[in-house]
Amino acid sequence: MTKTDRRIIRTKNEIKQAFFSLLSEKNFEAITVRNITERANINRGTFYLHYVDKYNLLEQYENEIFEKFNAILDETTILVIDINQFKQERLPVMTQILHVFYEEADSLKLILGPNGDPFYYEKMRQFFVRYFNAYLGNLTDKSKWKFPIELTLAYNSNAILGVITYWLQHDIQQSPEEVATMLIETILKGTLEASGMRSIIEKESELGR
Amino acid sequence: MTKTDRRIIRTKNEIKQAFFSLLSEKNFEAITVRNITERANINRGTFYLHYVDKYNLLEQYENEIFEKFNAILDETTILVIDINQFKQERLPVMTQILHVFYEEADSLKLILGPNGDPFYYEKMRQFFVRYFNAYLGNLTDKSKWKFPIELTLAYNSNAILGVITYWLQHDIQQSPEEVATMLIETILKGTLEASGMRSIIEKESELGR
DNA sequence: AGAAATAATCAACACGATGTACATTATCTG
DNA sequence: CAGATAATGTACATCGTGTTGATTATTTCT
Repeated sequence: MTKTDRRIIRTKNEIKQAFFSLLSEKNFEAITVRNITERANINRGTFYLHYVDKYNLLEQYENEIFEKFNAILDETTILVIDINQFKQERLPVMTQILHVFYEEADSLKLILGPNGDPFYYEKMRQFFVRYFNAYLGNLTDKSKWKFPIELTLAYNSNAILGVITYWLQHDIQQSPEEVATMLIETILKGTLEASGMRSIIEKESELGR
Repeated sequence: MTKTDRRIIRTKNEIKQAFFSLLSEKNFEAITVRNITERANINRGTFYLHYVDKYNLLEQYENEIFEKFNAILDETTILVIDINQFKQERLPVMTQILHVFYEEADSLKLILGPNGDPFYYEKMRQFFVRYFNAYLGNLTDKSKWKFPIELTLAYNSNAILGVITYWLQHDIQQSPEEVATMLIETILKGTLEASGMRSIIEKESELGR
């Protein structure tokens, strides 16, 4: 209804193009409204017809994307009550999440990168804390943990988001499914066992002495 | 020799104080040279007598601190050739590293936080990649890994730095030794086993059916 | 203690970005 | 085609930057 005018659609597209093109070259804070409008070939005043400032511009894209992630968790019922179901229950959700990252790769690799928005990184990290915490709550009594649960959540959420960000930014040739598998396996078993190295290393150690 | 003049020392101290005080309140990019000099009660021109701009100011502190970390790895000889030595060899180094973080907590919690410098976060992450990679190289043939080694490095470096940043920022009541232990154990065994939950969960699962 | 060195201050400047306003032109919708 | 509205162009006050040159204050060294 309200957003049918073609001029608006065109202008907003030009701005988006110009903005992400600039974000791939320099820091968000170093980008000026002037920069954006010059590259988009529109009048500077026009920018302010659509956005309050450059922060508002970024925010709109961020929220748009974040909705997609929340939708996944909202739809997901937590069924895990057994450690053996852990993987089969969790892998599909992680795969779904990875697919959204893949779809939005062009924007997300920039927003989550060092030239992007650190607060969005933190927001996404909290998303994984939520994802992780929900399962753990069903599995066991948190008070029995050897280490503070907060640190474990920080450990895993940063690991997951770190891998995903790296994957996006370096165009690693792995499908969303493969990355999801790697993450779930490593969370569950730890780096050495998940990668299949533990047994190999142990064999080498035995031979060595 | 060159830096004995008391006026310089005093001025630089005032600037440092004011700067980190501001960094605890708002984003680095939002901080202006004006802000800093007003809070430090010095003339704005004086700032430019000592620093090129605010980036140069931050850079000086960053390099100062980073030297300390590099010194640790440079002094460390890698002796690990056996998986069983893994923990006893690595824990002391990690503990040393954690102590530096602890000493510089006031600055680092801000620089590594969302209001700080994302590039420094990345630089510190690379430091942990170096730390991690060095050991792995001695342990095994990387080509046999089930997942791309890059992703494993991203996983672990982000996990480690994420936990440390969280620890600093939330004033968690754990000593450097305790955090170092948590990190090494989790890297080695994975979250569930390291926290002592695997056996408990498995017992619960058996009872449940 | 006094002279020379130099750090800090003050005022001024050009430059560039911001956000707003208003009159005008161009384009779209029904 | 006519009315609505998006986009343009121009102007303006405000603020931060980085630099300059003259002046004052403090420190160092003999």
